[in-house]
Amino acid sequence: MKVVFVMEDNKLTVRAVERALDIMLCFTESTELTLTEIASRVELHKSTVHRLLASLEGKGFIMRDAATDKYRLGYRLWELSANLSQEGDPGIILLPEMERLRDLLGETISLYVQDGLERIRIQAVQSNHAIRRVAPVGARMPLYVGASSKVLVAFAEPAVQQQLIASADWPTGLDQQAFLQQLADTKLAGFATSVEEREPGAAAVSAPIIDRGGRLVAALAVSGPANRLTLELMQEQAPLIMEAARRMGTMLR
Amino acid sequence: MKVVFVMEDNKLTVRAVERALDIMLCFTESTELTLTEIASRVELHKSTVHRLLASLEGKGFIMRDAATDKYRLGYRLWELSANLSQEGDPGIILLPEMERLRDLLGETISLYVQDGLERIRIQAVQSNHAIRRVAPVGARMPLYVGASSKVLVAFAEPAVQQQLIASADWPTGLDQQAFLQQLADTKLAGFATSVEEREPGAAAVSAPIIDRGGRLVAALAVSGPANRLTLELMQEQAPLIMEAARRMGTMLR
DNA sequence: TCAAATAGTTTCACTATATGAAACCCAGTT
DNA sequence: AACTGGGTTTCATATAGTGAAACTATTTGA
Repeated sequence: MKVVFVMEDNKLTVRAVERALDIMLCFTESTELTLTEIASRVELHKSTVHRLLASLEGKGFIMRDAATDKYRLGYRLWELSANLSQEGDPGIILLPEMERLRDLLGETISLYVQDGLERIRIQAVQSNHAIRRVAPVGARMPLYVGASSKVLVAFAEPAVQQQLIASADWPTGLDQQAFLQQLADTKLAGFATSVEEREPGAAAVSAPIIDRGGRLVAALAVSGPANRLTLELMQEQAPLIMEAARRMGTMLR
Repeated sequence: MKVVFVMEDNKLTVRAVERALDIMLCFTESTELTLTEIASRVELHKSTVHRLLASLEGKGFIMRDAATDKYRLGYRLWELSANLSQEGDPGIILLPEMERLRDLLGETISLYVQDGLERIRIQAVQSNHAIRRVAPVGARMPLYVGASSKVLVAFAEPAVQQQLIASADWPTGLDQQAFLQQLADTKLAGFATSVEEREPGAAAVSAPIIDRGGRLVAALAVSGPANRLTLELMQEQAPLIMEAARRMGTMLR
């Protein structure tokens, strides 16, 4: 028997450029960094980073703060991103990010928006598991069950929220009380979970996507079979999902 | 006599990175480009561009349109430019003040910074008039015409100012003299005006925004059609604008 | 006030690595 | 079939990027 390891590094790519881009990506977490900070983050020698930064600075992608002399992102990004924002459709823009999250968690990722007294699934990337939830993009679901519903109502503008709560036709009086309590919990925690609320055997975690203007745009949801997505696991993953949702929010207008 | 040309471009910089960035900058003019289009714009071989694009694409700075397969800017730029405009960024901090000034004067208010031999419009609030100037945020303009250019050069640090004046390629010798005179006037008056300098039918007043450390941060500009913004009116409004700029300066850093 | 540490910059020898020519693939056209 | 016009891969070559180390400049701190 013969075992062959194939070190599949089929990179048709330019190392120096990738390094430079990694440097830029440092600024997704911090707005201001010193050369040595950057060097340690990207794990490169000071002098290398210095040269790369000089190139980035020369083209205006990085600038140095006049006062602190630290490095920060340059004006060229305004120029580019101004040109970039043609289609402002979150369903398109956020797709790559959703795919990344799917690859990370392995479960189906969906995007819901509130429309009237319903929520609409405007985008989804499917889990690769054999057993997975399947719901079509465009599907409409009620606004008083499910993790993403809670998020959509809990983080809605106050006026909208009032209306939603007032005009929903609740199945029974009891459910309403429970739902209101869950709204408060959701707002506090920053995310919501649901286990077999709408569909038997299904569970979901959801977090709000808030744009730069502070407006709720959509609810990001991770959903899967309840035996895989236990309440415990969902709570463990919640920070990760909230962070992903936050980052998605920054990508929107 | 001996004449020696020293082609002193002592660049401590990485060529591959600069080329990659040049590729990105192609997308300030077009939103979608093919590989060969890019190759001809940056004057490099297809294969070289292909490799650079692969690197950019791998890091999400460039993506390919699902339908046309053409190259376009990637979602990473949203992420970055979002982080760019956090606190500390005059474009965000001063926005409310700019809106107030707009409401007061009724004209378009812009914020310009100097970058190399250009000025960049980093923020703007539009006039509500039907007839108004429209220029996108991120637009780059030359540094030797327009009210805000004069302000940016006149109030630049001496060393920077020297360089700017030295390295500008002046259209004619005459213009330079006039410009230098205007710089002196600007410095003295504390503001600058322009009437149909860059665009026919457009006029502007501009005053420097100086932070608490005494550094020039940006030029605040009020612009509109020349028949509404007469020279007389602009001079009348100048003290108001200078005061607004002064107050904005105190808000920074 | 003078060490000592820290941050940034430049130099330099070495070879890893980016480069362009050319070949190649794949769809559409003519 | 030959041809055009996109994209991709291979490959020999020397260019150009690399990290160590030396060198400043600035800050800390004793």
